[in-house]
Amino acid sequence: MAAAITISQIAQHVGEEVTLRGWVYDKTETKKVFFVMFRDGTGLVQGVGFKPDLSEALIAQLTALTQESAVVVTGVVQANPKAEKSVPHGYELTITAVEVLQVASDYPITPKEHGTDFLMDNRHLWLRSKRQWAIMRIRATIVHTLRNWLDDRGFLLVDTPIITPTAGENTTNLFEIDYFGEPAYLAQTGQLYNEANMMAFGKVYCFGPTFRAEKSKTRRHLMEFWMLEPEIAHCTLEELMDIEEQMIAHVVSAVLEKHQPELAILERDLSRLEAIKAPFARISYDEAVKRIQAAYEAETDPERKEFLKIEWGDDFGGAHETAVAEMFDRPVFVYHYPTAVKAFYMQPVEGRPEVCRSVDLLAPEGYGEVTGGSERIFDVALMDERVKNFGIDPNAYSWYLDLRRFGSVPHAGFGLGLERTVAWICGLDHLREAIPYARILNRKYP
RNA sequence: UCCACAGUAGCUCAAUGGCAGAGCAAUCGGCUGUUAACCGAUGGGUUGUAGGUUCGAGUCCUACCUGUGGAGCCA
Repeated sequence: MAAAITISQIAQHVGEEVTLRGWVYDKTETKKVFFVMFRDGTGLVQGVGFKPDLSEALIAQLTALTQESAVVVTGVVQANPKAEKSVPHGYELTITAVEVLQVASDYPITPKEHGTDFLMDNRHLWLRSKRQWAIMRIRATIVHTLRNWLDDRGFLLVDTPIITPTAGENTTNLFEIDYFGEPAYLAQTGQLYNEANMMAFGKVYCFGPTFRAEKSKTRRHLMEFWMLEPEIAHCTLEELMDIEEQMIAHVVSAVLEKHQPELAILERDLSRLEAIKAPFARISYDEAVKRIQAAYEAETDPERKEFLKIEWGDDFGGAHETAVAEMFDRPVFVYHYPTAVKAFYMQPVEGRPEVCRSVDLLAPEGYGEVTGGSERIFDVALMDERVKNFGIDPNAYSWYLDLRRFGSVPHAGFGLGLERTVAWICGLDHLREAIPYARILNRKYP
């Protein structure tokens, strides 16, 4: 019995007989030759069976193979530069034996094109496709790299709850659940708990799913998305931007280093990723509005011009974000947004309370806001006033206000939307491909 | 919630108000170190649902359902 290996290890076994355990990805049969593309989750390799060399039994087994049949295949590894579709490239397998575990019949996803609705209905099978395989592997590396980067710099992972008694940010976007007869809500953010954890551990982060019941139908929204949220004691907005740009530049370079085959499958423009180096540009909201207004004046298409219309004090729409991001070849920070459009806990700018110490990071190529963060209000009197002015029930937030009563310190933090980061780095045109099972408006199957 | 577009074979799509079609997939045969292979044959339909107009509706009208793209909102 030949040694069982994974396709990812195939380069170390040229000339050897090996066994692979996987599935049939595609098959072409001719009079004399079988070409069977095998996948095993770690890669793809073309198996070749030259009929004059094969036993009748093996010919019968190979003939019976269909797309997605489960197989254990044994063969001799060959280096062949023509094997371009194999991942890694340039290897194929001369088949010597096949054990068929299960023959799949009528697999719905064919090598031809399909529509979005059909693919989403078959998401559990679509994940086996090469493109989805590439995305999920890059997503895993992004998560791994982000967490390692924080762990290596003294951040402690402290988990925050998903079932919460109150809103984190916007009360209209909550998923309400029945908690033994009492209303409870799925978390929109871990941030408020993060602040409690920060006061206990100094530098913390949480990473988990968050939920927004937004009736949004755009390529940039999910009902359930994963968010990484660091929170740091004694951190200024400028230091927060330093952290973000270092972390994100590091993640992009890690993906470039580890995932050339996946990026090739996705046909990602590598030059756009190679440009992502710290430092990133930093412009104020005031300047961003001026730049957008200039873009508005210059725009000749009346439809696009309408979307670019903006006045000081407005929050950015998708077109505004894209317009600003297009002015830079790497992500751009926009800081000091109007206090009125941001959350209640953001620290006002000294001497200019109409703007706050907030910062969003806009990704290039129209991918929009990938992080949002701020310095938090740490003065108890100001926080009390804000809570009152925002119509928030102080009893519900009593524990949060405690954080300003007992050893309050200046601090800052941000949230990074994982799927937007994945979509940007992979060059996806919709967030639904950036998460294994997307929860989008009116869809929760499978 | 609003705007636009769409729904026909397993999939992707055609069809001036006048016989329900093609490619792919499936099945069978041929051919070829193939790469979304190629060639031939066969099977495959309650045209999203309900109503209406008409001699006649996939096509026109009304309502509803579902999906896609976008807006608002947001990461």
